Amino acid sequence: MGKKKNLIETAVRLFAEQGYDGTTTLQISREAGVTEPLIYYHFRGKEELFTHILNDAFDEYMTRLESLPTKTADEFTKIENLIMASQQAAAEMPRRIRLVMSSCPARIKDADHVCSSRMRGIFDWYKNYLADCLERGIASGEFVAVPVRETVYVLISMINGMIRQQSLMNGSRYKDAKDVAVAFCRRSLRIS
Amino acid sequence: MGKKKNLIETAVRLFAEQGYDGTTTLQISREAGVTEPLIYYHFRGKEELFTHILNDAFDEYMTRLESLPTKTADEFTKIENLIMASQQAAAEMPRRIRLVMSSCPARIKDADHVCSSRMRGIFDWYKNYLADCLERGIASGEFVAVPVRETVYVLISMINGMIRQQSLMNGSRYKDAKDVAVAFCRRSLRIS
Amino acid sequence: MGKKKNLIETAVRLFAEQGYDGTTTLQISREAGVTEPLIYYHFRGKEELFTHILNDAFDEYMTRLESLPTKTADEFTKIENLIMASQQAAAEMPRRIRLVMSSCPARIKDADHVCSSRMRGIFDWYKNYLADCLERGIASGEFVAVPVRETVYVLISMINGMIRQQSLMNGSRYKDAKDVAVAFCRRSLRIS
Amino acid sequence: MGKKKNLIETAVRLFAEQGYDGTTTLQISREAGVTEPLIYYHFRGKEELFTHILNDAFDEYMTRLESLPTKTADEFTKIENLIMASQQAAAEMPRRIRLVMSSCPARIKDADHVCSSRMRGIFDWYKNYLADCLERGIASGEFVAVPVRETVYVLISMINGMIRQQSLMNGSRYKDAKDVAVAFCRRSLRIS
DNA sequence: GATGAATGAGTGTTCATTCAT
DNA sequence: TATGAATGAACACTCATTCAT
Repeated sequence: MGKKKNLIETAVRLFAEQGYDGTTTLQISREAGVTEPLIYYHFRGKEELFTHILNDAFDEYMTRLESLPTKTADEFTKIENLIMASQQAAAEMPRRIRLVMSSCPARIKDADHVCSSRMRGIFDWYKNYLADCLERGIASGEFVAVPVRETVYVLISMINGMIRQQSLMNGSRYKDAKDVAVAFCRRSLRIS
Repeated sequence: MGKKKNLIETAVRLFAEQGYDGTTTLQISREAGVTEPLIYYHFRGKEELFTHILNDAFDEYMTRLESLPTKTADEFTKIENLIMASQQAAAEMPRRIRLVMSSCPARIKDADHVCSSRMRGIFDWYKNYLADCLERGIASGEFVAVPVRETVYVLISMINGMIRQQSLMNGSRYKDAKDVAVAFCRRSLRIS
Repeated sequence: MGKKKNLIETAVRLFAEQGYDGTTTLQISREAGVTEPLIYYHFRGKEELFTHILNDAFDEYMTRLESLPTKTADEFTKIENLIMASQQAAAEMPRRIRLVMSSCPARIKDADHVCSSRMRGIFDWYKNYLADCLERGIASGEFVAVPVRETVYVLISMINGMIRQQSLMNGSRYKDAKDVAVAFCRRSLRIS
Repeated sequence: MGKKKNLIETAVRLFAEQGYDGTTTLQISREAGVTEPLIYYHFRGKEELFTHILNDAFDEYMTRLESLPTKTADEFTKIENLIMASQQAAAEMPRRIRLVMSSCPARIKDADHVCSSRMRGIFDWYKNYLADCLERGIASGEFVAVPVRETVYVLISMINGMIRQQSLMNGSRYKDAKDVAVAFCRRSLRIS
């Protein structure tokens, strides 16, 4: 019957709509058409169900990042790819991204929480990826000589800010935003 | 004795550190050195105490935005001012900004909540301010001809993303980030 | 300004409408246009305010009973007078009677409460009054030979039941009820 | 183990002894030997537990009324049956009757409450039953020509008043009262 | 796998009452 | 007389979790 799957999907929906604290185990079980104790048969408790979902979302997002091509015509294409990929993720897995965006901010004070550790993982990946791009691009004369560390920070803020905007505010109205963002960055970074 | 003030300041701290649901009225009152019912003497309940604090934070942020100069040497200076002001706010009222950044995402599904209405107010202000800058700058030949609506969206995402980064991740390590962000935008927007 | 009187009158109204437990001291004070502590200046507390009102109501009712004529043409007239007087009281002091009728039942388990003691007082008066009537009436041949104790009990139940009906259900629609009740008793008690 | 039954019986006893507001959910659960949340597992809350009990009591009382014989030797027998049945109910289900008698008066201002609607149901039944008796009895020459509507009102007041007297005051001392009441009515209504 | 019944540990809230002025 | 501020003592209710079956 796939009751476990049902349980998870219902939980994703409710957590995304109402937040962790705003969702009760009773509500999840009822809307999933099962009884409460079943949650405790499949998971250690509410929190584990939650982190299971989060890990799933982080896994998929990370997979998307890691499948970005490492060989490209030039360095800016990599940055363009990253912007496009992140926006595409926000469009294709909206509930899970929304869940992360609305639930994690309140949890990052706890450095051991899934939200913190996985977020850090993504940010570190971002940093390496972008720092590498910028350094190579500057060295090759493709980019202007920007301070790498801070520019990486600004780019991450922008990418993250756009995901946030799209998943929390209904940013889907701005369909061309990602192309405009790419062009915005290109003008700023590329020489000539 | 200022017990009310004490109550509010304690609540700001605890809500910012632990979130709304993670903070109990008992804890607030104890740490403020008063009894629980005093909360209910001054406010209608926990939620009203919370929204009082949020309104306060939004008021101060809005005041900062509205005190930005309307007459400047050129249009880009306005954009620069906005970036600097938002980063300065995040640095000068860190707990209140952190509170908004971590508590509001879970509440914007409720269109009538303080988080939603005040956030909308700020975004509208941003939009008008930035659209005006860009239109004038493009008209005067100061800026390249970017699509206004989308570029505004990208700029807001960036500004918001940076505030978020600074208040939730400890972005304070990147002291020069705001100057780098300004330079990033200037290169992208200004002609020659 | 008569704030005390105001307080009492407001309390009568609210207690009658909402019951003792359903009425808060805050509500009484607000609707009376004063502040809560004033209640404690004039009365020892909420309960004393309540018993003050009850005592007042019992006093007035008792006064009405005691002013019934002791010399009448015959014994039945006394019974008639009692029925008429009780119904008239229910009509003329409706809120206070209603208050007693709705608040006292829950309190008679406490034998020391005003409700119990004053009620007992009234019942004893009823018993003496009616037993006297019946004994004399039977002795003189005016009444049939009914068992006095039980008939007194039945008469009290009827009188009380009619007051209750009138003050709780809207028995005021039955304007002729008291005359019918009198006739009902007359046919039952009087000879020929 | 019948914990639910235990809960209900304990609640009946406590509500009858102390009233609704004077009884706490904690007290009910403790005296029933269960924990407080069990109340909320079986009922939506304290009020629903209360109305459940009231409905039960009204159901049983109504059942007793409806099982009265419709065919009798004469019309007065029906009246006699009603008086006897009501007094018997008060004797056989004393706690539930007492609960209704002491709790409902404070609730009839709320026309939608169980107390109001069920009380109305019983009164309507009384009215039909008694009006029918009287009309037939008058038509057949069994009864004197009394005004039906008002006499019904008087009879209901008497029956109700006697139940009240018996359940709130300790009217059980007057064992022959019901026979005396029947005789009282017979003398008043029957011809010759 | 799955559930009906039950619970321990809080949670926000209320309210009569008091105190300093 | 009168009040603004404050509190002690509860109270109904919730929720994640467990246990027997």
